[in-house]
Amino acid sequence: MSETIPQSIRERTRRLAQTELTIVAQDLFLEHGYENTTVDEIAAAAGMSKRTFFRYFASKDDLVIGKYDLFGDRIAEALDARPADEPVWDSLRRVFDLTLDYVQDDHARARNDAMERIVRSSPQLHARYLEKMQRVQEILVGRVATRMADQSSGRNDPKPAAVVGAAFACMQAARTAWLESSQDQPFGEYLDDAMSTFRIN
Amino acid sequence: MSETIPQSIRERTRRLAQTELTIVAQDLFLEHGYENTTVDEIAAAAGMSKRTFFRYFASKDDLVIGKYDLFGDRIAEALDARPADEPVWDSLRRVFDLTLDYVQDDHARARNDAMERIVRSSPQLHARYLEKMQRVQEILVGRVATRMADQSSGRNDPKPAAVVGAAFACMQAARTAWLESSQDQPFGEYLDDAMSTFRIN
DNA sequence: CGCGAAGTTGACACCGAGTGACACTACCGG
DNA sequence: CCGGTAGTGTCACTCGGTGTCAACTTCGCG
Repeated sequence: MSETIPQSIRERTRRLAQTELTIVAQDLFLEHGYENTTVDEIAAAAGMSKRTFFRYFASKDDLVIGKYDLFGDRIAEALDARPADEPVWDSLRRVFDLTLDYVQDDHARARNDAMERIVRSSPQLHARYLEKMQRVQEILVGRVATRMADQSSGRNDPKPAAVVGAAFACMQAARTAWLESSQDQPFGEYLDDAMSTFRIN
Repeated sequence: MSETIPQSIRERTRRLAQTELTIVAQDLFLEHGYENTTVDEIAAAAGMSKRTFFRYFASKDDLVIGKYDLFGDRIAEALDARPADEPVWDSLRRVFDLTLDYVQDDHARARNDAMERIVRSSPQLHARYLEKMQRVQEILVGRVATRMADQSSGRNDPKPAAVVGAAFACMQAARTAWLESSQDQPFGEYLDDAMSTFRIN
């Protein structure tokens, strides 16, 4: 144990390098597009070699969508915090509020939106994004299943996964509609609009 | 115009080579896994060079999930064939019956299921699959929007995309549950189970 | 202070998925 | 027989990603 504090300098400089890379990469992506920007260029712009880039990010995709890894745990935690007697659909709606407060100041928000558009612009990237969201959903399915235990049909019931998947589909739809709008109305209203389409049996 | 019949020998031999490649590739995938099988190996097993392989399939992924390109058009056609006054949710449920009759004989069905498991086994491949499904959904959204025109809230309404997305989420959930089951119950029942969870507002 | 352990980095070689260019072959109609 | 056209293999190349190793920095400890 030669560590002074568990989360110390090493880890902090690492995060710093990662955010630095993310920033220069975002600029390059916005200028030339995701697929027309090579890892070599990103690394060079950040003053490091390609090899070192891959020591900070497992892949080029990861630089953009790696942050969604945290999303899974945060959303699971948020769901656990909801009252157990609340209808699942309402709980999920509340839990999605997390996608909002993640971005605070306008500058970061604009950057975030730009990144989100980049994700949607590249099929490759969008594919990985959808897969990550699928993983996030898997984390929630077990929890939702226990909440819906009153009406289950056998061991492997498709209902919990269907509910979680439908909720995420609503979030995606609302997100898309909001991004394509002039953003004068808050995202929450789009989400309410989408999710209120359904009533759970 | 030196063609005898528009869809003649050329096109048929092409299809033949594609199915041949698909078959040998499936065998290799089942034996070594998707990611541990190189395109060179597939091409060699089919008696051609890597370069020629890429003249038949745009990518390695395409060999496995390329068939879902047709799915979009077929499903759109099926939706158009449903009566206009039928509730959208019911129409979508009926339309998903297409996923069944696609496989007829047991041998082809077993092969198909194996492929589907391979898709789910590789994150890469699963990601592309999800993205293709997203594209399929996009095709349907417009149609569903016109059917739901009675209750729309503005120009870019998230509701149609939410409905289509939710329906696909139900299909995915049912598919997963069914694949993990002993398959003694028909897939249709799983699908009914999943989709009956929701009632449209 | 000096020494050794551990972490960081770049250089290099390598793999696999794709792509572009070019030459070769086969088949087809005139 | 000749010319066009499609299919194919080869080669060289790009780009994402990995393993290895040697050089360097940092840090703790005596």
